[in-house]
Amino acid sequence: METDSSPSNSTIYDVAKLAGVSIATVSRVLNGHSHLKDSTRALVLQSVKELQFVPNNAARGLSSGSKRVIGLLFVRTQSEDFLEIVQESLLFTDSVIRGAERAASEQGYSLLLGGVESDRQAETVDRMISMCDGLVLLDRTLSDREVPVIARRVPTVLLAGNGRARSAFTVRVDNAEAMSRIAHHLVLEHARTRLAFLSGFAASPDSQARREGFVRGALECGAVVEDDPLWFSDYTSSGAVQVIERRVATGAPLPQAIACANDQAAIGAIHALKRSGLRVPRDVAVTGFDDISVARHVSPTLTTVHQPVQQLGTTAVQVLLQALQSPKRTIPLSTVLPTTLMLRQSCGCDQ
Amino acid sequence: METDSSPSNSTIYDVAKLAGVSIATVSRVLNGHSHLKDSTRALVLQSVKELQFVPNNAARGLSSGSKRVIGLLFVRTQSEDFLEIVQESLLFTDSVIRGAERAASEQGYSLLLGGVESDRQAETVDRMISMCDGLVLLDRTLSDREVPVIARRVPTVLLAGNGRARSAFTVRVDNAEAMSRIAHHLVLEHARTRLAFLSGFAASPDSQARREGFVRGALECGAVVEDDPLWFSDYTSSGAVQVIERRVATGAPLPQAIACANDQAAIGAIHALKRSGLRVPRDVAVTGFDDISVARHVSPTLTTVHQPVQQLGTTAVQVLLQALQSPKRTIPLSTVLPTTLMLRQSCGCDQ
DNA sequence: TTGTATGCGTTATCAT
DNA sequence: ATGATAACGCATACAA
Repeated sequence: METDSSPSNSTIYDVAKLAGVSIATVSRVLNGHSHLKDSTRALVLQSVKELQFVPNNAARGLSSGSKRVIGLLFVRTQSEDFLEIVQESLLFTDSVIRGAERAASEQGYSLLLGGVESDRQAETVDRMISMCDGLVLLDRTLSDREVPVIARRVPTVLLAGNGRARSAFTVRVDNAEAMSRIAHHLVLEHARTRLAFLSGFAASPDSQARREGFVRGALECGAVVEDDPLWFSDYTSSGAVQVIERRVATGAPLPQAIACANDQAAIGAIHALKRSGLRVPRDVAVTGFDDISVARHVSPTLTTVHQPVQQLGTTAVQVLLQALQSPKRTIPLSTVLPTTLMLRQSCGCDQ
Repeated sequence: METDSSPSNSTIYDVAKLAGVSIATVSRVLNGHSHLKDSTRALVLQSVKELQFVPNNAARGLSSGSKRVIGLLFVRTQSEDFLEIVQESLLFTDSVIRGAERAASEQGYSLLLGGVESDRQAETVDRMISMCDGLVLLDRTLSDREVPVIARRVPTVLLAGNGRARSAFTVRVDNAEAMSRIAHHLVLEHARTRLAFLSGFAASPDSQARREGFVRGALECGAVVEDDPLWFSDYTSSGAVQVIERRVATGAPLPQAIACANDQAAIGAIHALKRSGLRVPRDVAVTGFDDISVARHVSPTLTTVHQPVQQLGTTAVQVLLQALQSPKRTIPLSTVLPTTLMLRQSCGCDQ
């Protein structure tokens, strides 16, 4: 049922006819085969240009088995964030997308986007699988149980996580190590010994690794980290506000420093602390993770961990394409990219 | 049992065999046809689940003519984020991408990304055409001459064009109307009657429309707008600084308000005015356009025009899908989205 | 209600 | 060096 009212493109048959050769020859020219007479090649290319011929990618994929598309699955949030400032900032996912698109394009691949909403997860995942040669999964897109199932069906790279997954390739930064450095800094440079870690989703491998590293670093310096379910949140600014409000309401003295699982949460936390009449960093130091672009514009400027976000996307795609193109070669299961500690005002530095 | 390590997915034939029906029946079940016995439908669905069957989208596209993919073409800058301008243009594009992806997903379509670099433009465009049912072109991705050529080959929506293109659908905001409102505000609320408009590139349709709207709005209120080539600049902060410096050097009394073609220019203008010992907004009010994220962080906070960026992406896709799904129905060639006046300190509000 | 057979536009395997 | 022709996996017109 072709409602083909408008731009019906020409096919390889049209080109062949115009050039007076067979479709096989046209195909060979298009795919850069050798053993072709220069004159016929020129003839074919001339016809291609004349007809504005572009190969039908669906047919190509069907025939060759390679669609030259890689898919990026990310979490699409349903609700808007109440802090416009965060909403408008260049977010993690956006940068990853940019990096991934660039890397894919460099190899002649295209990037297909798949925003996952919880209630239509299966539908989106299936659609992506059917359209892509391989997938990149951002953190929290799929549950730990589902990842192996997907990875068995299509080559998969996990972006983020702790690197322990054995079912798929992983590209990540060393979350734990970075947070350990933050803990050391807060204790040794700013003499904060009563600490807290504001977690992202409890199920997020990134958040888990960050928490684990922070706690370990703190203990190494003889500091303590509050251990209360209250500190588990959801990566959002509003979630962080709630945590702080509830914590303040307990009446107990606040920790001297709060490390947050990401920048959004940190910004929310600072907001809530200020509203409670507390000074940041004087009364409570706050740190983030990601180094989103607004981190240096908020007041106080945010001490955080810079991730090479675009490069995460780029690397994920490169790993995936390697796995796709040379399935036999052994590729490291886990790739770790370096982070940079950005010391700004919110920890007490750079006043 | 046997573990199929290589992701070779099953086909409609496998499902048919397992269910004991023909592939036509399987296809019908998958595509929600009626006139199917409930028992057979159940049988097929059971087999689908058992085999984890996902239809091959390439085959589907080949057969049906619809790939259920729409493409988004945008300018991919070569250099990374060392220029603020680049950074902000990233934000715009990213938000559009988000909006577009959401709208596509809601209709069961996927969004394919195509970052265009000047030196490989044709390659990228051809790839996108071959893979997509329709395209969304961001402003400045392709030259005015090329757009009609593309639009003739595949349904196309122009995002943020000037609205005059007759070759493709256009989705944009009403620049002129927004600037007219700014003029009204400056005159009626802040009693500024001697005004100026700091233009972007003289050739920019956006800038032209904004200037035209501002002048019209001012005249409607009995105010005057300085008419001097001096006020034509280039959208940049440094360009705006130069304009202000030259204007101050003339010795003539400055206008009471300066509306700028975009936020970057406004920020530069404020900077230069302050350096000349003038107070903003007290001596000279300044306004911008775009509402970039730093607009609310500069001092004074910047009065400007907010564009619904995500919605631009959403709407572009919706228009495209309508054109795709009902080619016969007449669809407005141009869709205009509303802007919001963001009244902050630089015009004299919100002190 | 269901099955059979054909076509979609390529690539790739044979031939020649 | 080039030409026939068979897949590729699905949707659908036509039969039954």
